[in-house]
Amino acid sequence: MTSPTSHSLRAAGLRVTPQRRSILEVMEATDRPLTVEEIRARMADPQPGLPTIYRNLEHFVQQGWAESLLGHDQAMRFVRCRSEGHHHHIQCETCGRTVEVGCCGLESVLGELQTASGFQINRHQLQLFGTCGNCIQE
Amino acid sequence: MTSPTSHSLRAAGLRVTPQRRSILEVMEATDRPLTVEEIRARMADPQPGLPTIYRNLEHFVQQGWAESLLGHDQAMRFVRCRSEGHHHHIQCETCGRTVEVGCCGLESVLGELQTASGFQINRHQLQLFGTCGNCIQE
DNA sequence: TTTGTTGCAAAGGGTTTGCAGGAGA
DNA sequence: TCTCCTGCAAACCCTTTGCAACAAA
Repeated sequence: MTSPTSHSLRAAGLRVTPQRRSILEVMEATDRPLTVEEIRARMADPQPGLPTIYRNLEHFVQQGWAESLLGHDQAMRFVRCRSEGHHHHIQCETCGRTVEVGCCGLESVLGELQTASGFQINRHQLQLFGTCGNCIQE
Repeated sequence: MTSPTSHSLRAAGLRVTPQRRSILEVMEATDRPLTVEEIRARMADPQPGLPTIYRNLEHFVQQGWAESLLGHDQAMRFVRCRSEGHHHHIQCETCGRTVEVGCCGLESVLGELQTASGFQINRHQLQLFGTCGNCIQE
């Protein structure tokens, strides 16, 4: 997925403001989900208020440019979506780096679970936690 | 998993109080995850304060008798664990009924994802949403 | 009698809302 | 100019904490 630009903002009916560009840049520059506070901390002065960040993230999630994740500490974090369509996240418990992974093979498992439970499965949510390649080496 | 009784409370070093028994009974009587408020609403008068329920649920989760789930509305809900060991939940989006399902087949998917991502996967969390057998018929 | 539990009130923390002033288009 | 957006402050809501009174063992 291409990074949202001024053009995408306008195309989405959103005005181009320094705050918006800055939030998008911060999220673009990292592969780690960030809390709202963390996003603000990475923005240049003058940093916007938290409500501004919350309101914009809401827009970005709506546009499919970002996603909110609830980590194991149950804090809400936001990441840029780098691929289109359904995917999951695997997060390194050591360094926090997060990558997107596809759904490869999950469908057959869902089929089995569907049979076993008698439910028709409509949606699913999978969160993975582990150690990334870099952190394993250390 | 057998339902926690006065005996299990004592075995866990917890005193047997009417409040505890009542919370356990409420959770036992439903297969739908409940918020703390919902648990209280189902308790007979005099209903305990919310802090009491929160504190006891903490104990129950620690004992493996209950689990906390974050629904898609991101509200914290609690369910009785009816089986031991690792499992997932599938919740009916129509009636709220929730059943536990095993991990059947998921391991091989995790293996693939591990290879694809270069991560070593330590933990995972899978939430399933769908329609239960009863609701499909209607 | 001892110590864990409860109830109440208040604190806490993250998120949302309201509204006036400011800035894109 | 016309809206949309931001900043600030306050409101909100859920959850946790502190402490005195109470009750299980």
